[in-house]
Amino acid sequence: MAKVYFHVDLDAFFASVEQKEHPEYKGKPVIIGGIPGDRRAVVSTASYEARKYGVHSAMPLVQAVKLCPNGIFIRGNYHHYAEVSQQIMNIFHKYSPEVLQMSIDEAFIDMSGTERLFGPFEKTAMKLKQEVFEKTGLTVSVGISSSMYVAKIASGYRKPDGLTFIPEGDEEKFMLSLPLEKLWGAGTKTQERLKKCGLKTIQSIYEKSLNYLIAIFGENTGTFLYESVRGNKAMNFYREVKNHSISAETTFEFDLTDKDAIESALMELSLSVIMRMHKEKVRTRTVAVKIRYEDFTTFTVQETSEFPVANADDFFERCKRLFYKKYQDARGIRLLGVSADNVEKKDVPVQKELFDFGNEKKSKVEEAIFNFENKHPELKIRKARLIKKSK
DNA sequence: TCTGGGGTCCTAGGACCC
DNA sequence: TCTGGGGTCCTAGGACCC
Repeated sequence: MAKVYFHVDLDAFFASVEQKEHPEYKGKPVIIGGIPGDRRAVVSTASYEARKYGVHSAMPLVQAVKLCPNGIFIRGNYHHYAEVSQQIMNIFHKYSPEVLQMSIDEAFIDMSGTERLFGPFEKTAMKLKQEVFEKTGLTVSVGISSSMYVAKIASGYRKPDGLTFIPEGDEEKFMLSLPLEKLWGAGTKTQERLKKCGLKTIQSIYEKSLNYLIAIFGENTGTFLYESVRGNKAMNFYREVKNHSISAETTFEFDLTDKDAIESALMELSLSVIMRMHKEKVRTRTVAVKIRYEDFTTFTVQETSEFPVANADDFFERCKRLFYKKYQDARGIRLLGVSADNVEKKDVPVQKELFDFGNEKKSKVEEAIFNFENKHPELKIRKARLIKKSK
């Protein structure tokens, strides 16, 4: 049975939400990510008006301000964007029970076999676009293909408010018509390597044998290149649910050198991760710390213990130990990060520590705090150290 | 221009075991 | 005394994505 996938992409999502909610921003360059004066912010989303000035995602904010001094700069309300996103995902679910959300602003919809119910796919996609617009005032771009990979690329073919249908059998023709930059999954590094090998177009990759590509780029990337330029790249709709990771990191406005400030930052990051772990009802045995120095060199340290992290104190102590294992004294710290890797559901039984020095009790107290904060988000309970710090 | 924050997946090497 | 082959788990770094 033939498969048909929609890939739906919300156009300049965060900026569009702001423009819709502030009509005075309509038709104006809106830039999400920071406000002038933020030293180390980057652009998260630029409205189409802002893109005309050369502003784009991931660009340092300082540069965006130079290119577009009269732009409307907004730090962004990600919590709110997530709510709007959810509203739109709910609309997708009316078209098919199989919706695979890829991020806050895009999703695949498995539309296989819905033709009898809804009619031709292009018409259905038009209807979906219409419905999203009526309910949220936002536009989306849709790609349709029997290949998820091709659908993903097709949704970016005409933007914003686009609709691109690649009939079955035309995948290869479509891929070959694209510039190399559109090859999703081959980033800056791979693009550079390709160009060094004289492979400057998708067509030129297409002309190489699988063996050649593997010899140059390795098994994985080689096979990826060979399959993707043919539109054969398989992506799995039903991905197995694996243990994931929960992390938090901060880039400081000014480099950190003070031990107290560093430890407070580690504490804050630890709390943020541990609270999210409580929320998800998961635990971890693997803790990692990330340090980025002023010159952007970055190190990570990670440790897997026999026993899961017992509570926030335990988590913080592990982070601190890892930090000092890597820390090069006297270097300014630009970024600190902590993460809980490979988290697993708490309901899976685990070996208990032989001597449980009140860890269980601490953990219970934390959960109580977490539940309290959940009910009263306006009242934040912080560790003494942080309260002292913020005075 | 001077490079966010949240993730996933891959690679290569080492330890350890059978 | 020189040295296999496979598997699993762990660590550090890196590519990539939105």
